[in-house]
Amino acid sequence: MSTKNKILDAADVLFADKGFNGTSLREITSQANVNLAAVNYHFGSKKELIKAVMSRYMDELSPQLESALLLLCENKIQPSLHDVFSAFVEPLINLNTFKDNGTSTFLQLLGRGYTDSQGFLRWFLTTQYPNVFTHFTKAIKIAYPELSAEEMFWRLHFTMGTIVFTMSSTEALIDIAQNDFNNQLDITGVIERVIPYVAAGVAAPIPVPFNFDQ
Amino acid sequence: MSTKNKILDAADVLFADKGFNGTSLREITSQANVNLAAVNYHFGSKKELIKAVMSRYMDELSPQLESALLLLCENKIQPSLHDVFSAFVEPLINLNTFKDNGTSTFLQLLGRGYTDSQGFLRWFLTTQYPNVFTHFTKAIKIAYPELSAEEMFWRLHFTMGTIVFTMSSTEALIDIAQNDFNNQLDITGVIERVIPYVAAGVAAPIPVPFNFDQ
DNA sequence: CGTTATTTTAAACAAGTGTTTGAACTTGTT
DNA sequence: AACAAGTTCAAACACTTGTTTAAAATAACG
Repeated sequence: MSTKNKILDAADVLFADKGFNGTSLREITSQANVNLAAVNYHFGSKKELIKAVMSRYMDELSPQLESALLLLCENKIQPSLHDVFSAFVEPLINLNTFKDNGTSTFLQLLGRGYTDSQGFLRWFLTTQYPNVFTHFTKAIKIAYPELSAEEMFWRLHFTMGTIVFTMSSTEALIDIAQNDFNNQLDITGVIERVIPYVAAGVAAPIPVPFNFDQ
Repeated sequence: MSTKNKILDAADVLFADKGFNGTSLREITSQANVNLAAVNYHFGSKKELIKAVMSRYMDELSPQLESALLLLCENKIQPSLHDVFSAFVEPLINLNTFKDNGTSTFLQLLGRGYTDSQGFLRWFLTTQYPNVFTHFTKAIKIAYPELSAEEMFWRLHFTMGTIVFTMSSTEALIDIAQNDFNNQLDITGVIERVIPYVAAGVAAPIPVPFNFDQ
């Protein structure tokens, strides 16, 4: 296996677990059994390594995601919100065949990207993979046309928060759940549980506008 | 104003903005116009400072939260989920009178506590302020008795994620919303919008297990 | 073979981290 | 006033960080 891939494999697990800021290059390189200087030789900088880690997942994921969402949009029967969110499941689960624990690692990385690094990763994703976002909002609009653009904006943000935040601390929670409820659970189980939640959240009745003294 | 408070005031804003790991003691002390050594003199260590920052908010918040939730539990008529989540609004908004931008700062700190610091803050909060959690889950159980303990555990975590994540990036989002939808909005407006979302999420129908093998 | 490229290596670098020190300065008490 | 306790301060400490360097080892190719 190439040095480059050894670094990527070690980096994404550590990044997912301890965050981008919380993981040093020395941890990564010693875990990968390569020399410290190898990161800067092959990637240029730590920031570029972070991008490379995310790109490796996104390049695998985004085509599947786009086509799954496009399929929903072009379908003759109107999809439900549950359908829209379910469209994410298969592509995400497929990351497990792409790399061991790929699904949960990627989702954790996504969460880290939002909280660490002061938003530069969000910028990177939205500019580098814009189609995922546009297709997604289009599908939601078909599934729930009554929702105003503004209300949708907020609910999608809430949803993003739910997913990202949940996944970034999933491992610890799975342990707790196992202790307290004696229920073996993995990442698919969590995804299965979060979809009804976000679908119901987005589908929530539109709140009656406040009485602005017009 | 005492050195101790000058440090706390500078620390919580910086911690909220850049995370616990992302903020150095030198940033804090220079922002507070005190000597670097003052942190270790007054608080002992950075970790203890983090605890002190959180305690200052929690000591103000938790009594109000507990009594508001207790009131719901002891009420004769069964509260709705919307009622339960609404019980958080007033105590949270009151943090704004406690300190400038207290509400949003505190919620951001909460979010940081979950992602930075590998869960030690979660442990700190649940062991130091357990009543908030027990009263909350009790109220939820009254409002939605059909929900199993395990399902509730997950949905409350999802809710935590929604709130915390939303609030930690609310400032930027309020700007976007204002530009795109020309709608004046503040933290109260966001809270009003998030409550229907989380209430509907928690109230979602109990899912039937997914079959990925098919 | 020999001669370039490419890659790996140990060592050093400059900058930043939390923490400690011991002397200087305030403050409070008698 | 004088002594003690509490507080501030500049400086240093020991350690970690990402990055660079220049020599050594390996690979590629004529």
